[in-house]
Amino acid sequence: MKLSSLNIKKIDLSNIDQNYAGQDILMKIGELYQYESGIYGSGHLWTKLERIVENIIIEELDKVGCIQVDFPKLQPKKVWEQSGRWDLYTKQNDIMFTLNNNFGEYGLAPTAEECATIFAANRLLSYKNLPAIYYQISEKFRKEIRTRGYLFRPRTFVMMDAYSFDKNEEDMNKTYQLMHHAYLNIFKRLGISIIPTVSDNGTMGGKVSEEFQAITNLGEDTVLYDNEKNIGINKEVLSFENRDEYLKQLGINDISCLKEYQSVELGNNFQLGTQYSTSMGLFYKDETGKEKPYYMGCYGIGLGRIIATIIENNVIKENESVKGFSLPINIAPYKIQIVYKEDKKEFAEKLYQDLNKHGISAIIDDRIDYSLGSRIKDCYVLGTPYIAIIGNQSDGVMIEVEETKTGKKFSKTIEEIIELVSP
RNA sequence: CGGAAAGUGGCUCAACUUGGUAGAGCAUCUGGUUUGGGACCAGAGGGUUGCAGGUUCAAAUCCUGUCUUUCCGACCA
Repeated sequence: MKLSSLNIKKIDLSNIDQNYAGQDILMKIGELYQYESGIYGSGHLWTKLERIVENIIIEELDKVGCIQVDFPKLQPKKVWEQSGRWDLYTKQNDIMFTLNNNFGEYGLAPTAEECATIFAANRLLSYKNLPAIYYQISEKFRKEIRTRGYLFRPRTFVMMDAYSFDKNEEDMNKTYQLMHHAYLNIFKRLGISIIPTVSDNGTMGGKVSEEFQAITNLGEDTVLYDNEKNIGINKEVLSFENRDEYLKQLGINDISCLKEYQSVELGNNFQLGTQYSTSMGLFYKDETGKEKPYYMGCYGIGLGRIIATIIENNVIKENESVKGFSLPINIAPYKIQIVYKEDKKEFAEKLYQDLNKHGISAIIDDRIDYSLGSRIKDCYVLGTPYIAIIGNQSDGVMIEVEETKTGKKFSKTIEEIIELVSP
């Protein structure tokens, strides 16, 4: 990509939001735009990141046999009435945006259990069709009472939501475990330290659920983690009435060996049981031709939160002041940014072409009237992991490469650069 | 929804206490000198001070209302 086409704004890093520096940088350079509280437009970098994160999620879910589909964002009222949740979502909890016009009444999808169950029941007619897991990656809409932290808690956001259908509780449990491990693989590939925790309604109604909490110093939640036993709990569990019994169930006898972490919830999985199947009157036929309810699970991952977490966890500072951020090489939309002095333009363009030929996405800073120094500074606000600096010292063979995360510099040939940034 | 703070050119802020022609830095545009860690000189454009009402000869400034944004809390498949 030619940097001139991105039209980023020049910014002053001395006034950056210290709590959410990475996202504030993107706002200030124009790569994120807030229309109103909780409603954002994303620029090129964010959108590219979304596709990359999305692909990792798709690959890992496909590996365990999930099927990607797409459910409507504009959901008819009757669909929600079929499960009896219309009033719950529009009155008691008032979380769903609604539309009412001469076509009828609708809700903007905050989630999709109803649509998924209807979709599934139309084709999973027999026990022979089970199990099945359908997932989608799409925008969700929620009337968050209080938005927070830019893309950490907005009112519209992109989420992966999956819905599983099984014959019985035992199979549902297996599917749940399958998804648990798929999630761990996803977060591992994203380079995010994750703690699976049992969440608050794990004790209620016989339901099982877990949260996937990412360790970050700007989280909304506090988790307690037992390193040895590899068990995590949300700190809110400690305020439960039945906490002792609850902790005992998990095998936690001594709270003092739990370490406390600030975290943000990136994923949330639930065993739903037969709740939706029964309430909506949608069944499959078993071996004897009898109608049986589906045992369901639902699984969510917030993509915006993942991206925000990666960006904020990779903010780089110099002498306590924010310098920018540096994305992990396997996540970065652009692996290396080429900056050059005007009289070395030819060599810089050759490097850019060579990288392109090898399928390596690079940025070339082709803007005119920028000093080499200011061009280098802009690499940090775009999160590019490496900078290729072609200046006075350039001899046309060796290229000075800087790792933005550490500031370390190397001298490399084009071939070595290709190897360095290749996955 | 309870509590708190803030709204002044694109951005960060000043002027408000004590009412009297709305300023600076950055950014943008033009010309010139620059170009290895966010350069310099000269010039230019850009604001009905969130909105509405009130007090006053006169309101960014005082009063009332309202809207918006942010933060804390509550809430959160």
